[in-house]
Amino acid sequence: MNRRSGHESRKRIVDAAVKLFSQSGFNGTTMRMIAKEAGISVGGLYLYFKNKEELSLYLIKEKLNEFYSKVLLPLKEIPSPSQALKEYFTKALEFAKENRELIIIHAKQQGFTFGIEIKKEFFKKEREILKEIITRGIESREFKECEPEEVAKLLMNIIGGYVLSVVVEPENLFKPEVCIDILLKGLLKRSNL
Amino acid sequence: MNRRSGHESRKRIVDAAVKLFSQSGFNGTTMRMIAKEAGISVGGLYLYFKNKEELSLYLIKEKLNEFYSKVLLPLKEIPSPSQALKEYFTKALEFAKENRELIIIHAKQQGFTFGIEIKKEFFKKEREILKEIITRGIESREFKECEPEEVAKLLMNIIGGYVLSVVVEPENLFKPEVCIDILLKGLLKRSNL
Amino acid sequence: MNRRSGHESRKRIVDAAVKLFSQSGFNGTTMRMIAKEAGISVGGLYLYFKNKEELSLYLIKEKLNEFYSKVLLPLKEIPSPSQALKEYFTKALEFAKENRELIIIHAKQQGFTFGIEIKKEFFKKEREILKEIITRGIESREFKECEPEEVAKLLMNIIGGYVLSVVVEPENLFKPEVCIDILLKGLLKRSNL
Amino acid sequence: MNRRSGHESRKRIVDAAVKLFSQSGFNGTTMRMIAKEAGISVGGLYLYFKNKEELSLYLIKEKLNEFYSKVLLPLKEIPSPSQALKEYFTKALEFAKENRELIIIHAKQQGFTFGIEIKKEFFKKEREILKEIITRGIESREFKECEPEEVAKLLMNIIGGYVLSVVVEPENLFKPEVCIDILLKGLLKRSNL
DNA sequence: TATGAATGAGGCTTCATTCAT
DNA sequence: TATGAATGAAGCCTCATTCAT
Repeated sequence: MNRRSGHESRKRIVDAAVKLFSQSGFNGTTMRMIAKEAGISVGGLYLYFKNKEELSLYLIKEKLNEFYSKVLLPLKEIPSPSQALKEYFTKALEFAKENRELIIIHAKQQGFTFGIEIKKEFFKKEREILKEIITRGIESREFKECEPEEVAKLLMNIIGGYVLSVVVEPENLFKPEVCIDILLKGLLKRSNL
Repeated sequence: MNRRSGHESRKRIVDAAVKLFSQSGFNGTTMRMIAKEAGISVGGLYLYFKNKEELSLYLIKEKLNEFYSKVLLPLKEIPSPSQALKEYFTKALEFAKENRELIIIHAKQQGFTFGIEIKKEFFKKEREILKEIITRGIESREFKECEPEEVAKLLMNIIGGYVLSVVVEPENLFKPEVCIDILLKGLLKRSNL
Repeated sequence: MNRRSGHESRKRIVDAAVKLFSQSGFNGTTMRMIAKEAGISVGGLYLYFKNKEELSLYLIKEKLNEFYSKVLLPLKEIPSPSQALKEYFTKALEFAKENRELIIIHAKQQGFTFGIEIKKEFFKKEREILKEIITRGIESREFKECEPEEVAKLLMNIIGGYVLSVVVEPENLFKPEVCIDILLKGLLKRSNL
Repeated sequence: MNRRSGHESRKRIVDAAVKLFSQSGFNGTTMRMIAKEAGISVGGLYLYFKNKEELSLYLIKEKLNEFYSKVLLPLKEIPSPSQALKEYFTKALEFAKENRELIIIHAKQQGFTFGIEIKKEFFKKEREILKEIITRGIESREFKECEPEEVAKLLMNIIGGYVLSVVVEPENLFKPEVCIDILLKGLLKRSNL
């Protein structure tokens, strides 16, 4: 019998699951496969995760939280709205690129639809943060008059598009600078050009 | 025994499959469910489609072709580049909204990744068409200097983001006009503003 | 609609069935395959044969009858017992070699066990004929004293072995002359050597 | 849940399979039937055998090996060629009679044709052993001049015929002594008679 | 005599989960 | 905390046979 700390075992399972889910999708990955990859018995899996679904959900939640604390939260500290948006794009796209495996898991898990409640909540917070930045930009006359809510949505959709391309067609990934440039030059007031 | 024309039966199957796949995903839909919904026997399904995968692939191909002939091809007839882009966005986003069910099928079928060969080919053609429009715009000095390839990618990613939102969070869908406005005001040369 | 004489259609079906059954066995051959090979509709098959089993049975009966009339019956006309046995072996083995396809059908159809009633009846007749030849040989002092029944069985078993080899391992087929030679030299009285 | 040793379970499956396959043939036996007879769950079957075919193949291989070590190998230890042949027939026919069930499995499994590669290899070894015995017999002048290869084939075909009768018509089984007698009296040189 | 779409029972196989050890 | 044999429901697919035309 293999003796390991609980923490160690848990990590092994998570790593194995990330690898396999992203390779073969949720349905294409069996619990036996995960157990084998993690070097743990099938039964052992169930000591750490109630079932397969819960394991998958855990992976998703974990990544969402990381994104929130690494990308979104720091945005609040940036005084310049345009600077904040640049930062948002740079960081978010980079994050997507670096976490390809996990994004694929999101994708293959019911087409990004798994854990939808959690995700919606998350998106709402993201939207709020962006809205606030844009509103600040309008107030400071950096940005032209526009509907902050709509623009926030657009920005998030662009990130979404990027995420989708990461999964489906990496060759179609655009350069962040190009995106930011086009977006900003349109958002900035004529007098600022 | 129920006598129907082959065409009729095929259509029933396709309709049932669209409905069920979008509701419950590929794995969540059983052949028995499809047969029942289509009012056909299980064996009958296999008279028209070799297997479940082929049926799903058919739905996807069919929609891709429709998009190509309804949205992309007509773009070539529009002389004004900016007008063409407007048209592209309007039509593409509308198409996405109207075909929610089928998009969900794409999504749930291996996270947009099923039938990837066909899709990549399709995206390539789409990118070419957009690139051509942008190049024309640059040449006619309507658009500012930029990398047509990169911009084409960005545009497609935005559509992609919209498509993703259709699946994941319809509340996050942006207004096409806002998008076009921001995009164009940035693309157009300063002197055109 | 294809108009053919009933006889013609029946023959086509039989030929197709022989070919396919010997190639793929009874279970490996579907009615659709037979229909296609025969150039007839699936439904058409059932106009000539009640079901798949009956079709297979027909093939078997037909060949058994042919063997009886071509090989066994003529034996009765041969006055010399040893000559009759030679003839039996020569003809029977030749027949087996020439009808490989059909023998394979017998084999694959429940391991020679299909249509067992008919076959047993047939074997009984064959045994009787052989027994009679041997008895005659003993009476005429050509053959040494022996149990005709047992010897008849042995002879038939040798043919059976040959038949089996036709199916399983054609390289293992023995030369008829060798067989006859060994058998006869043993059966003949010492004084005849 | 029923706890058994792996060995125990495997044996139960094999025994059940032998019984059912010989009763109902390969296609006539379902995995559910085997599971039930073995007192094991359907899924359990697949813990020990990859699939139905593999299970059947196992039974065949196993018996072939047993025959080799119990019947063929000991032949090499017998100095007298005629004694060796007697032994071969006695043992082989006895073996066939005792393993009726398994022979029927061979028969019903594609008409003795399943696992053909393995079988051919086996037959080759058998033929070699017999050929060697006969050659020895010729050299020691016990047997008359003849082609050892052909005679070996004949002998094997006789066993084959017996095997076939075991399956098809047990009433047609000959007495081993009769067979040996006829065969040997012919093989032995006149001077030995 | 001929067609072939339709039927549906039933086979093989997979796999998440359990539980005795 | 760990094991892995065992479970059994459920999925995909096949195919002999029928019957309206």
